[in-house]
Amino acid sequence: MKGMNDLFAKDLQTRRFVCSKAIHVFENYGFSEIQTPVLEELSLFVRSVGENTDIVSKEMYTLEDRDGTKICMRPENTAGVVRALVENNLISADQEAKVFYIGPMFRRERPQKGRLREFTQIGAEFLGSPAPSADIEFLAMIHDWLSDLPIGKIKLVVNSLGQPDERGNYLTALRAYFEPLTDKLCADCQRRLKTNVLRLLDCKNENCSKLADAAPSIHDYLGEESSAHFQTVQAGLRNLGIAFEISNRLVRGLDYYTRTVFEFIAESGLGAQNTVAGGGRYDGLAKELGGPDVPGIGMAAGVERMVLLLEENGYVQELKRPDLSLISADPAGRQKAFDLLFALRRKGLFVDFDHKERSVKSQMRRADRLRSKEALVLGNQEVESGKAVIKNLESGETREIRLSDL
RNA sequence: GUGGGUGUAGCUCAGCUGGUUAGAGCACUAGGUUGUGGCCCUAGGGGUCGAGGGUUCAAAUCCCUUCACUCACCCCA
Repeated sequence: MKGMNDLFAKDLQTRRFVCSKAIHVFENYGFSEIQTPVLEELSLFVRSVGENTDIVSKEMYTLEDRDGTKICMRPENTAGVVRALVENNLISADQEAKVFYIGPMFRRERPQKGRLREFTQIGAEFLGSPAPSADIEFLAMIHDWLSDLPIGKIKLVVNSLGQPDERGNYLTALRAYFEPLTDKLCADCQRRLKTNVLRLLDCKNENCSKLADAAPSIHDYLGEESSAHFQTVQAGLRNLGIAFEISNRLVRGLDYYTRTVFEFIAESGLGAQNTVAGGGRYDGLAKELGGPDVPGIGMAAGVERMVLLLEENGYVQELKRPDLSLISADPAGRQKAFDLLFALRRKGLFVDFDHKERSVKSQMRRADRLRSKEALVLGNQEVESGKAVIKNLESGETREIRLSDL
């Protein structure tokens, strides 16, 4: 399947490394794991992510269940997690929830570097606190996780999108600004003007970019509370020594975001898709999904992108190597080796055995290729005497042992 | 959905102004005397040259179509 990969030990080891680091940090911050279904009702995403977003309007894998319900493969997981928390009564006005998840997401896009149709996200959701300190804690958690990984320089960019009404006013102002300039905009932006004005702000076209420079800034449309919230978040980050940039052009493609939004961006190694983690506050989402009016903040990180970064930065996860290779020189030794194979494995050792009846030399080569730590050659002599020689394949040293001592 | 690039042994690629049995490095297999790896040496196995069609006396090499992979746009993790 296009954009959906088969993964092997080498890839999976690195993923496991990324995930284990995340789990460790997230749990220290008080988050606990949650898992929700890959399939959800289509309407869930229409209501939360937004009907007119690219994700919902053209990137979802949808199907009809046998009873006629429209369902889909989840394109992201915030909606599903909030739905799960609401349905299980795990959030209320005075009960907070801190959860994280790891799982596959699906979006039908053209694959490219750092973009797949089936990809894995590590995400976290923190519901129940409207306080800017929650934002700070949340950002610090992601920062701590990422800075613990050898993935090169990561830049944190933050912005505030305000409350829905504030953003609404801003969008109106933005449209009013760009509309007279329509014929000066690139074709994409002329379309964006109608569908997604915010996107106009980070168009790569030079002309558009210039025009965008003089466009109104969201920051002038934030109310007192939103503004203060944003300022407090910034001060908190500074206080923690977490470097960040403010960008009034940072836009996120999902409708549910309010106030603080952020992206952690890789400075090199990822090509065009360089956002490694992104997220923001979504104060109205729980209510929108039929739950209590509880604010929240969340984020999602792309595991495959992080794996790419680790590889670019020279990280290589070593495959597991055998503790011992059993090598046979003749039928008697072979039988003994085969017996020992299971006895030793049952003691918890990683032991290798060659099922091809080959020369000792060939078997030794295999042991070397597998990077076995030690090799033990068994034949008539050893079976009869009960003594054998174990060779350390790193140092070349040998030592004599009694077979009964194994 | 749009645009660019690439498709030759398991891997990385050379060959591509058309011409005898398609190559290299690495990997793999077996040997280098009697039961011991890594280095080195020798030999060997392995390829419908992505697929289909066309041009030609002759195509991996030219043309068309198609598929796959890849990068980028859109957008996003």
